[in-house]
Amino acid sequence: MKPDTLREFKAGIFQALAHPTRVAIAEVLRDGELSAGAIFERLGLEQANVSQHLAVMRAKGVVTNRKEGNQVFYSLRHPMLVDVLDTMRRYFLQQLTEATEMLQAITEE
Amino acid sequence: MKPDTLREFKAGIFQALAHPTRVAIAEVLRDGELSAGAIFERLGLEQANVSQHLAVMRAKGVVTNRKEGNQVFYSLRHPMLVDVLDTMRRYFLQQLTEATEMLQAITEE
DNA sequence: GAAATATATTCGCATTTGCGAATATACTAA
DNA sequence: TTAGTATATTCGCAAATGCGAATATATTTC
Repeated sequence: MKPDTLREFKAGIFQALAHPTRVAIAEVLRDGELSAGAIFERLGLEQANVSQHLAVMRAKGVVTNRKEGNQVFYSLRHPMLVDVLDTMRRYFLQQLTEATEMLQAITEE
Repeated sequence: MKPDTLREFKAGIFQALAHPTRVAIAEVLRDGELSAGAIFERLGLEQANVSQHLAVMRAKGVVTNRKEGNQVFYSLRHPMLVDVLDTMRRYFLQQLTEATEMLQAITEE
């Protein structure tokens, strides 16, 4: 295996998620597949815009799509991404809590 | 908390790692801080190039830097990133293994 | 086949990114 | 104070990205 292969895989995934809208798409897909329409309705964004972001995610391989009749259903290809997002959420909230407590301790003096 | 705050936090971190070189920098820092010079030597890249990537990571807050005399030492600000990278590595290798086994099963028929 | 629906692609344009080359800044040593 | 070393910033430029508007492509329904 070329030494950079794994790094490129990781960087590709990070790039696929390197935009708030695409993070939002990934989060909305965490519990299973959704149609493109359902996604952009939930996010309240332009249809074309969401479709472009989905194209980026497709290109990087982080989502799969399945065509059914009139519509296209998307889902996360790598379930581990749910874990990654959760890890980040927990960490973020923990940092927030610590910061809040520290602030409280200081202002209570 | 504004509902998008967490998403922007996540997207910012992903963006900070959305390049193979920056993933490489993060990996090289997983066991502790290193000077800028040590980083670009290990990676075998241009000094200016690494410095620019470090600037991106600094701007997104994924690394901290400490100045000591002549040099600047960098470290990961969020230890959870090590977990994230490990999760991705395990997943990648597992996928590889499965693909290999499937290929083997097919060619053995 | 014509209208309607769901999704994707293209276009024009402004912004951002990445690179190497060159230059700047800060610290150390002589 | 002059060199040398370590790191950062700027420059010029090509490529990539993000957006809304417009257009295209399937698919369904009538």
